[in-house]
Amino acid sequence: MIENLVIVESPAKAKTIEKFLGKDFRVMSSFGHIRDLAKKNLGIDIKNNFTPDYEIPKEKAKVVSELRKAASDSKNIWIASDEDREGEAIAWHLASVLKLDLLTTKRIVFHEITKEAISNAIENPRKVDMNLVNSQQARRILDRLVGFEISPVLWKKVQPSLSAGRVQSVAVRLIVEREREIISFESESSFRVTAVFRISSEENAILRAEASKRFHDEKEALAFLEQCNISKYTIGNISIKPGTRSPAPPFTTSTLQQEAYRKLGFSVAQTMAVAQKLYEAGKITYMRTDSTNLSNLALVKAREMITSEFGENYSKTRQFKTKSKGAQEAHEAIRPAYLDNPTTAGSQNEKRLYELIWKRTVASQMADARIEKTSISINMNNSPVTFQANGEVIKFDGFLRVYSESSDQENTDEDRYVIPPVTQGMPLSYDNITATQKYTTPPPRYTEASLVKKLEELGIGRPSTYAPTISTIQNRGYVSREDRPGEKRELKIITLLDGKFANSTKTEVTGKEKSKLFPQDIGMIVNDFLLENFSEIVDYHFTAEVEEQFDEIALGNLKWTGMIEQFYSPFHKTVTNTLEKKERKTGTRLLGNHPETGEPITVRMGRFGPVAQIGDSGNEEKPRFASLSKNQLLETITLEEALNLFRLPRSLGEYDGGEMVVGIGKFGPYIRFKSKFFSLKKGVDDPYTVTYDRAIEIILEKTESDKKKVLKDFGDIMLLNGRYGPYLVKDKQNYRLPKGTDVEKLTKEDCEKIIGSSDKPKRASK
DNA sequence: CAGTGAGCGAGCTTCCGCTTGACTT
Repeated sequence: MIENLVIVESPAKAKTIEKFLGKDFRVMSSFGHIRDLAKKNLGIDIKNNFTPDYEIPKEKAKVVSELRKAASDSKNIWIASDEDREGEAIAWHLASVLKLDLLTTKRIVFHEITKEAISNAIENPRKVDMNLVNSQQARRILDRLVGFEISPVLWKKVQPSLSAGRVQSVAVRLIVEREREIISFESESSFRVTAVFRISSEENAILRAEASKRFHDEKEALAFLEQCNISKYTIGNISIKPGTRSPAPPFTTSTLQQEAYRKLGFSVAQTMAVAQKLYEAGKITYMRTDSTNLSNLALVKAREMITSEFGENYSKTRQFKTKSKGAQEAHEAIRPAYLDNPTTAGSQNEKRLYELIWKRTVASQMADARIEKTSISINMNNSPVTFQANGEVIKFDGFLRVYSESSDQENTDEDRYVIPPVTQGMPLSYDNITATQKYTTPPPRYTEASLVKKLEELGIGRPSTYAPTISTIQNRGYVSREDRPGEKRELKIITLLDGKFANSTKTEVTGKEKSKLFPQDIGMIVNDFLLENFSEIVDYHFTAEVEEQFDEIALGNLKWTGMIEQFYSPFHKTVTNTLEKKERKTGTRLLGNHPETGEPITVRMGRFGPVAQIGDSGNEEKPRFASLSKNQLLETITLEEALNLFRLPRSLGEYDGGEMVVGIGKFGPYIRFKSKFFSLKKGVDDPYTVTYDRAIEIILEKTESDKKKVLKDFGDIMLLNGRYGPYLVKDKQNYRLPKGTDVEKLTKEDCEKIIGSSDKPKRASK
């Protein structure tokens, strides 16, 4: 029997701590929460003062029984769940489930996993803090009430299987509102004038500068250039200002997700999966944290390492204050477990993420960079407009030697360069001056990472939920992560060179998007429905306001049942009222009338997605339907675009005893021929104009390439050559060949055996 | 893979936050 049992949340943490504590201690993990509100029904007895009905989820039964057994074998039990609201609740649930006395149960906490911190914690146990536990219960119950009362309203009034919640609904709202800003954005253009000046005294010295004013149109720009042509230029004010730049704080979950996206192109989920691997291998500290705090040990190590590697002047020990709203700081910042290792073994992605974490951590403990900003104005003798030249010189690189944070904005400015030495009053002449048309751009769409950043700023969601929330809103179909090719746009350019004016154009691509979050019709409809009926819940401040009350509960100033009651009674009234009085919401829009028949053309959310409709259902003539294509929104589709949808599917005529029909399906334009599908070539063929002859060509091409794909044809079973090598197909199910199968000698009987022995689980249909 | 848009009704869906595997591709 081991006398002491310590229970922590994470198994990786358990392993580390066990090493520190020695053989008198057994350390086990609860794997997070072990109890939750009942899965079925509401799990809350509202009439009985919101009494929660807790149960142990199926997947936790094993952990709990092991903990029970260990607990009954131990003399002392130490509950070392995290030091935050959720951790305290875990401690309380553990105590209840393990039948421990709350008055004597030893609750311990540590913020960093070092021998000192742990021994210190063991020597200073406290009791479970019931106020903190109650604030967690209030949080849990509020979220359940909101989610489980509003979601069914959506099933009735919008569509089945939808969901709403305190966090996800605000995330969707952000994306929908941003899209509407983009839709209503009107781009304006102006002309920006840049110049290259020569300093007469020095052969090769040039000065790049930009005019202090932008010009509305081409005419104004040209008029200004004409003035420029005959102007005399002199150097005006010169200002040289020293400045510093400081490193960013060490990573939290949110900032790690942002930087991994910007620098490595990782999705939020991918970042977390890779970080989890590094954590389990003991290479980094815990990856779900809102704290920028580093342990003292890490600070000392960093100082040593930086001093020996870069010199003492590069070291500056810093402790960062966590500024994110609602931070609970149960963990350290994300940092390498051993700062001595700038790199690590593992997969390519593990290496890259580790190095990013290492650089960020080390840079955070390095000296400021010192820079010198030079700003020079150049005066004209015939215009009040001035030209400004800005330059920047790094005098001491400091932390920049290791790492600098990326920004969400694209870099449009020219490379920084060193400004030549000039003095006030010095005459200049222009080498060339260019007026370039510039368009204003709408606010950017959210990426997964920038959405996490925004949610964190609003104090909505927690490090452990950012990635799952983003998955949820995509799984529900509210938003989707997509690329868009963008459109070409011509920019006018006027150049002044040697007293001559020249016009030219340059094309730029606008609206190109990569991995951005786009709202879908159903997301916009649900969002509008929630805003109309549950504006309080989707208010950007709702979480912050309830958090204040949770804090009061945690301090013992407020009773959790009272707080929930205050929230629930008006909320529930709204729910009932909405169910009784509000109409179904379908997002219907009348686009106009059919140019020939005069029938109304509408679009709305149908049973199978967004649909356009010609005619009413009440009339003798049956209405006709056509699905909207991808990238079209109910909100923005035009009458013309809707009418276009009805031009497909269209018949191209007979060929070889079958009809060829062109249409657009889920996966793009296709030709259906003898109940087989042939995709049109992207960027080459257009379903509206594709010809009879071209269709035959496409069909023959595909048939030819399919022949190569079939290695053996046994009738109902086929052996095909796929991306990953040969595989079997029967009844539209694919089967893998066992390793070492001799494809040449494979008979039909062999194939049946393989298929029979494969225990393919039934795939859940979406 | 690529269609579907009549209506009824049974039975299901759903939240947020802690933790990892257990899955398939």
